[in-house]
Amino acid sequence: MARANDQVAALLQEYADLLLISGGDPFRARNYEKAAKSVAGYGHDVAGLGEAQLRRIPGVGASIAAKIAQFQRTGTIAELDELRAAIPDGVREMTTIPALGPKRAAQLYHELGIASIDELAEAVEQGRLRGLRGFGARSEERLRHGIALARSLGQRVPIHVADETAQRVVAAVGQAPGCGRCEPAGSLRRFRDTIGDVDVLAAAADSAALMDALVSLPGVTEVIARGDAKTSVRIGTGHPAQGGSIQVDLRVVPAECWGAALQYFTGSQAHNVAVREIAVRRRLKLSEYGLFDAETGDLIVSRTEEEVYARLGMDWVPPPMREDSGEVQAALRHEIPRLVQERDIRGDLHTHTTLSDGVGTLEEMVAAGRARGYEYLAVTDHAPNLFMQRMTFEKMLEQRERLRALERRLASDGGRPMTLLHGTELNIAPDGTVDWPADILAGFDICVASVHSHFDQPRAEMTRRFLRACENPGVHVIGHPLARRIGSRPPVDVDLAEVFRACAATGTALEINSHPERLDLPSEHIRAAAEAGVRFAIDTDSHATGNLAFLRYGIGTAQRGWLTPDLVINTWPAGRLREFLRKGG
DNA sequence: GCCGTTTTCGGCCCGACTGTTTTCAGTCG
Repeated sequence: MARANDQVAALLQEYADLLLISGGDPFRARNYEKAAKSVAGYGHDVAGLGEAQLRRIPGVGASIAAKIAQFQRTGTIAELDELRAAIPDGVREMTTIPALGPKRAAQLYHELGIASIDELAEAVEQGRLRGLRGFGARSEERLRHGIALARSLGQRVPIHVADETAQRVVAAVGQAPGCGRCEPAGSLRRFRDTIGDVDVLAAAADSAALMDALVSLPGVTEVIARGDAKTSVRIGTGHPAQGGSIQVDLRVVPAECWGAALQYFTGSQAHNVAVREIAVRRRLKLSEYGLFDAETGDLIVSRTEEEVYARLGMDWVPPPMREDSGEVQAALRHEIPRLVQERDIRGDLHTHTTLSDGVGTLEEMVAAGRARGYEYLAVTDHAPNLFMQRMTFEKMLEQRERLRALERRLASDGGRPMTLLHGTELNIAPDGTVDWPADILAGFDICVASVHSHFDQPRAEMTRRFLRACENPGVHVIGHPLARRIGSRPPVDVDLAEVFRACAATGTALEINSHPERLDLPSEHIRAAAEAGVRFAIDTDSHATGNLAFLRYGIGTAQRGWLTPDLVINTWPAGRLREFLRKGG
């Protein structure tokens, strides 16, 4: 079952969509949309919150709070049901077709009775759209194409897939004649866990060569729009299983606009709206071309993001925080926290070797960690109860000896010494117990414990399972806490507030797993966990030497959760870390 | 429907691109 916040957010979004299709006030609809996003990203579970508490959520006022409360009491919202009765769900589904929005979907429904994507496809083939006001031959072709696209894919892709595509685009466009800077922006720069389309910003006086470089890139299957300032294409990702293709938007601006354009193109849209409203209140106007005096039109600043924010009286806002979830107010009060950075990390506390399911040997993984400049590295191969790994007590002990010997060699080979921690990744059984008894666990430097099976336990059982693992003095870190696989496995259903309390009380850290298909604990829960007093480990769960570089995605996720370095145990020196790992014992 | 270092009422971000348009509406981000 989806968490209550997601259910409520989906209903509010649906209400906003139906308002627009029914021709309602667009500002009202925008508010419901904003409230939906706000609820989805809210760190606390809305289930059981009263109306007064609900109204503390940004964008939720008396009316929306009452609707959420009504949903909690009755499982439905009367006004939403009325709109549902007036507009078939298929009409709303039609608006997922690119270039078909609420107005034209409503027109198709009212004038031709078309109420689903299938009916629309049929009508297009029968030529029934011809003669309809506003629909010409090109519209018909776009719809035909858009329907195929909506049916086949249109999915968001994991961040590393989008990242690879962005790097290809940046490499090609950056080499085009006349190109100055060229960088990814959009949700990629904000480190969202999935990416809908890739946004790339470039600086040049003349954009033609840059646009040419994009449209002629290998893998481009379609040019969606082409102009002097902006070009959009669809391009293959090289990952057929993960969406197959993705839209790329290239925006080209004069170099002197770089800061304003980067601010605009990074988003999020909600953040931009909030920042631009601040500009309006100060008799200014903010666009991708700069910050202007609203009266005279005179340019004030545009060269750097820092200047733009500063002129609005704000701290510069790190891109991962730009979701209109309180960062605008924090920036106005000059209270933007110093977020954890990749360079703060002193070591990885969750890695695998060929002893279990890794593809790098112990020596290779340690060498790769040393090459990254780590002060310490934990090797945490799987424990026996994940049976396919064929781990045994003897193999584990033998690895420990090899690891200690390797650590001694590192201390004497003239290179940087590195502390090696012998660990394991335990399996949290359905009853909350783990693979080994206390005396064996005590022999490890660090134990990560994770859920690897029985993902669909009922919430109460799942919560007890986590609490028992936290209370185990031999367990130091809960690995990939929600056990989700982005795009394939939903998060487990667990009372996170209870888990956060238990982690804080027992000195058990929660992992922020950096693998791009996990990113777990997800960013939307991190702030609430931090407020509850939880400590974190930002790890990669590396199964190969190259995976250690996934750390940047975990860092981005932590930054989305406003995390500061003092709450992250693997930013600490080895001595302080060892103190934490004693877990009060 | 929400919200307030000019407002408790009257606003609500801003611009690019497309298609079907004789001047603009719709869609998108």
